[in-house]
Amino acid sequence: MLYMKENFMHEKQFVEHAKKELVLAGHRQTEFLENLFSILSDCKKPHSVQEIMRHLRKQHPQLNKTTVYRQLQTLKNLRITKEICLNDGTRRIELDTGDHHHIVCSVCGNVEHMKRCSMSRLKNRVLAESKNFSSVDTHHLEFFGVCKTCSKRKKRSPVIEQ
Amino acid sequence: MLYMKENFMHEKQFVEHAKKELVLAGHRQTEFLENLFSILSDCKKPHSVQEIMRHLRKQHPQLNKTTVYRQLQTLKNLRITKEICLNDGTRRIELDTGDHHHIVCSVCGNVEHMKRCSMSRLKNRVLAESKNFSSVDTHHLEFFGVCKTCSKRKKRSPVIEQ
DNA sequence: ATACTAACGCAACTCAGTTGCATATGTCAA
DNA sequence: TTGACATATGCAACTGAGTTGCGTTAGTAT
Repeated sequence: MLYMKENFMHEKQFVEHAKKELVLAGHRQTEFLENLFSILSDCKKPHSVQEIMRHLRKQHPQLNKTTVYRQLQTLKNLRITKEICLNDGTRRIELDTGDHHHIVCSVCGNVEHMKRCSMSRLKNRVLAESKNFSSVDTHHLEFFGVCKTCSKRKKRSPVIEQ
Repeated sequence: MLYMKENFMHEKQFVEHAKKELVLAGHRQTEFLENLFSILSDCKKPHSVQEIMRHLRKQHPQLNKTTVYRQLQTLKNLRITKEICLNDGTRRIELDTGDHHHIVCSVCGNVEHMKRCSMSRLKNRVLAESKNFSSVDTHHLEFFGVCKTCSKRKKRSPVIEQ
């Protein structure tokens, strides 16, 4: 999926390309994958496996967790998705549409994506400052703050979906 | 531990202060905590719980995991340590000596700390670009690259300690 | 229509982390 | 120094995420 990442394609285009990649890799077009993509495309925030499973079971109540884990592994292997790790320690999954950052609300857990990434200069400075490293390739950057909804609300109970 | 964080104190000073905080909070000075601090002070990289347990059991072979988890929780509650999440998904623990970043070697997992943090301007830009957030407080930033040792080595087998 | 292979479900398992409870030990006051 | 009390510790049992092996089901290409 390298071509796509360099061009920050739109979610919808990315999913179409991803489906073709899956077929090329010998996988089948199943209703399961269709549903999975529709969850992952709703990219208001990266999803936990539990959350994904809960959504999928609305369509298909007897869905087995093994199936979910195996398909998620496939998508990860093909670099269609990636795993990130936000503040709360749970692994979260999102479409790997390229370098971008997150702002996470410390109160409700909602995530906003920041598509713009201007870290290349910083990477060079990091490399210059480092004693032990010979290259700096990628980075993870997450910001934590309070979203407008939560800053208006008086009672700040966490509503992060596990 | 707020005072300390603002001043990027030396590891040794930080640990001395942390011990006083623990006593103030009603905790006892035990050999266990002494050993735990000596592991956490060896800050070449953030440690996984398993790694910490393995080190502690060199001194005290029958040490129970419950004890370790409970004491780590205490240190976390007092903001003496914090948990971070690097690329591999395992939770890692380090002394919370203030804002700093990591460079992680993708080959061997070694971590270098970058004490300098010049993200305040970036935070303001992030806030300006965001539609939904009213404040941006903290951030996590990790760089991934290859360390000099690994770039010299020919056979690149991962040696990350779990 | 058939054969092949990927997808799926199920049961059993592993392993990190947690909880309740009983015992041991450090600390402080008398 | 002793005794009382709270904290620290160990142990057993548990939870819940994630994995593995295996037999069955169902897409897909010929």
